[in-house]
Amino acid sequence: MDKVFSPRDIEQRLYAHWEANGWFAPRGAGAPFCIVIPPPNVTGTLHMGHAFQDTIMDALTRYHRMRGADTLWQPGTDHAGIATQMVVERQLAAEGKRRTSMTRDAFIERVWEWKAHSGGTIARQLRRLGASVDWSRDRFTMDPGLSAAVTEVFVKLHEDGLIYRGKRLVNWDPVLLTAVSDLEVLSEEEDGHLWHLRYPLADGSGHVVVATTRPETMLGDTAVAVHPDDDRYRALVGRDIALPLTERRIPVVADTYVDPAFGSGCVKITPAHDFNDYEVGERHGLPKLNIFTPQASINDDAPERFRGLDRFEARKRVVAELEAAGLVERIEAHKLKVPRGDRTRAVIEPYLTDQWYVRVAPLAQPAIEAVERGDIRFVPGNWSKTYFEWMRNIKDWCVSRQLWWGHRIPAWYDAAGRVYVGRDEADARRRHNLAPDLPLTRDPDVLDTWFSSALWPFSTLGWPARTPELAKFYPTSVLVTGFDIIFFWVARMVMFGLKFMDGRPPFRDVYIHGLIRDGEGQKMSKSKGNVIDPLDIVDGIDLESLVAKRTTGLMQPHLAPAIEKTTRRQFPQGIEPYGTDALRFTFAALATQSRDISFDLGRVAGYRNFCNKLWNAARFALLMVESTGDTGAADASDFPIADRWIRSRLGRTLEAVDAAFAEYRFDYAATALYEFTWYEFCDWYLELAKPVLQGEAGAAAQRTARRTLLETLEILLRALHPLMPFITEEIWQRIAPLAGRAGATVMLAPWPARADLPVDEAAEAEAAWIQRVILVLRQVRGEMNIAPSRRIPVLASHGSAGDTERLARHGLYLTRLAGLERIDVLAAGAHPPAAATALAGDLQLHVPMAGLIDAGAEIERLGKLIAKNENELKKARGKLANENFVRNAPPDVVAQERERIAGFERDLAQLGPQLARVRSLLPAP
RNA sequence: AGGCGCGUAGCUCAGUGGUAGAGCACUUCCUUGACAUGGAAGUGGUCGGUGGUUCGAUCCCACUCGCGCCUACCA
Repeated sequence: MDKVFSPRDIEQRLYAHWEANGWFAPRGAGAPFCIVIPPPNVTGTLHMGHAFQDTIMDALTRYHRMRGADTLWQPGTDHAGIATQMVVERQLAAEGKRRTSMTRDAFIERVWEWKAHSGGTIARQLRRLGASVDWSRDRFTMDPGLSAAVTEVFVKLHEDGLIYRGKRLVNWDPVLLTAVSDLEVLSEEEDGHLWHLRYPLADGSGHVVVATTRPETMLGDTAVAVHPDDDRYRALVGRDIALPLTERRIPVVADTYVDPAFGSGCVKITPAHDFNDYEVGERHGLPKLNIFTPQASINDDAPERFRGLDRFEARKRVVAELEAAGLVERIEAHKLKVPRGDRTRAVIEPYLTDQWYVRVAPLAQPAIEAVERGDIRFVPGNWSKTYFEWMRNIKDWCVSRQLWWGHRIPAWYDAAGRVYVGRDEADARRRHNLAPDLPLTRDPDVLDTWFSSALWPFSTLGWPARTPELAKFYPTSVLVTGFDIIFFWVARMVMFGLKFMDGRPPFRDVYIHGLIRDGEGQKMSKSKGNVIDPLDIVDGIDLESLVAKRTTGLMQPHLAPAIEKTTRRQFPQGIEPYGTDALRFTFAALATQSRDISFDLGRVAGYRNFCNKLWNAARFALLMVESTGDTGAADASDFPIADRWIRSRLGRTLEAVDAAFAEYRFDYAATALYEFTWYEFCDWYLELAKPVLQGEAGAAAQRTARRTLLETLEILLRALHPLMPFITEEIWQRIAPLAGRAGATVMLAPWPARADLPVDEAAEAEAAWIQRVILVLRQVRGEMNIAPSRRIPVLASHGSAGDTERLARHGLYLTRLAGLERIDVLAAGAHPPAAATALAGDLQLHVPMAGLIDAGAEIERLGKLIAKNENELKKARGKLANENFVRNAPPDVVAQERERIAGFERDLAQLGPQLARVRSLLPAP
């Protein structure tokens, strides 16, 4: 083995080997365990959030697979209607072409070409992360099977009256020329103006003042509203306004929607261009006058001179004309929330169109109950509140999109505009008894991508066909996802799952993980220029490439210099290659229940070092075995103390890891494994085992030590495998045969059984004594700055019979690990020489000062120790002096406090005289 | 406006009604035959503030300050 672990050499080779052997597929036996991957956008690339999520899913999958479950991690991608169409349209634009100048079929052909060309990126990246998904079952939302599922669901929902078509206000993206859902609109506060306009009464008896942030919409006003109880305007209700710039008269209506305290108390009502005004209009039977084209310029229903103007041009023109007419009372600066499309950033218009809607209230009720009943469990549990909050205020879901790329709505219209829904045109004719020659045209719209995503847990398993996979793996075991798509996706999957799978939810647990942010807590985004490609952490990247990556393809190119500067400051050396295992272990360690996770490259470096530590522990084990060539079995009935101890500790570690996986605490699992590996296995066990392995305790003990070394390392590798698949496999291939474990791969080896490694209290107590003695001696060495290579003599005194016996028994360990020249027991009654003294209970360990220790330093050290003990003693005594404490606290807490006091008193009784002795060595001042 | 969350070591974060923890950073010593991506020792925190409950509060409760997210929004 190389001296340093280099992931680059092994990862891709091992993954290819696993995949070629078909080891990711379900094995057909055992309890089913299934996760469906949240389908990433087929044209996208893997970001840190994906990598985090995939690490968690892979850890769960590998863990349950090793535990013998019949395990399926179902992969796939979604077609991302809007995003993909935009990408391809941009490509066309670069060629000087437009979508609208080609046929729909030709365009869709282009999209498929693009998918074939770049759709594999995500899959390649997933492989690099070690994701053990069953590639043979890879699915895409536009596959024929999944498309059939979409049609089936649409038709059934329509049959049940849960899908309807209606003319409503929708969020309209005037760039994409499609409706988008509420969830795809981001409202952010921006600087704008509030225009206060004078609207004259039709009879010339005065005017009212209305305020607006969008003056151009006044062309579509069909009323002015006041509050019914507002005395100022009561007399105006029912009278007419002469709407400026138009020839129209509009009524004054009374509606409680108006807040009399805001502004003038008069509100212009534009039912076709404002959601609130729409409601007011419905209540008062007002006409809905649409004044915009789909591109949001003024249409032919507005006065002629405004027609064709873009909405923002029209705004200027309207304001100018009103000002000229003296109808602008004032203009004030105003902050307002501007709705923008999450893809285009274009200002979204409420726009009156025909759309398809899912009536969600009847679907939401069972979905709420499923979580209330506990059929579905959110982890952490608090997220159920977010889910309930949204579910209980849910609105109908606009599912039609005016795009070409996506699942086309299975609805046909006759010449009169009557609509017929069916699985295909023939089915539609059959269902509605239409003549074969009746001309029908298909609805041009497609469905929201989330509509197909909502079917994912059962469509990927073969629904509507009743496949064996569906029978076995539905409901799936756990959904792993981020809180940002609880509304978009989780809620909708629950609704559709319950509806179409006989009331059975799509998953048992929903594990919600945090959002990966950069090292400074900022959300990672291309426009901020702070994204990190997870594979750049795996493979490393030089500074120039990183800068180039972050500054090309920006939506706002003017940000490039700032991004470059920050990048150069934060990564002056670029990013080192850390390997997949280190990255994965970092994700696991960061997977706390926190909502935000700041990603710190320093952590990755730390876990890269951890990989190297493990690598070198294995290297040591192999060296030990190779040097003697003897791997034969030893007598397990007589394990020496270090062996018994490490087995016991490993058993406790497995217990902690099992508990951690059961509650989705990957941070606990990572910490338990890290601490065991480094602090117990490497720091203590290997060091204790060294002299034995090197033959200093005889051949039998050597054989036994070798056996424990190989066995515990082999078990540890299995326990680490779900989090660090590559390094564990690479080492396991070499260690397992020596440890007597057969098998082609660690990924199919059984998960280590906790019961094989029972707790050994006696061994742990014995080891604790050894560690304590070594530790206090090292403290003396450390604080006295004694070079590690310097062997020191030690004299022991005041020890119990047990101490003396242990000193004799463990002399080898103590000598090696504390760097001793010799350790002798001082004869009873004899006085130790001038020495620095370490305490281990009653046992005193004297390090003669001659030539080694500076009396002043020892005085300082003792002084600190005494002060610390006195401080704790004082606190503990204070507690016990309080009779309420003694009376009310649990007896074991009181007893523990008494023990602590005894310990402090004992140490102080020893330290005080020792300090006096050392002081007496110094010349009098 | 409503909902949720956060504030613990210089930084990033765990945590518990009973002696405050980790990684990184920092200080000192050490290239000893697994590993300098290493070893040994060490420094560092009135757990945001105030009050309450309790024998005891970093933890539970109330209020408060600061920060963040989500949802709905007044023209």
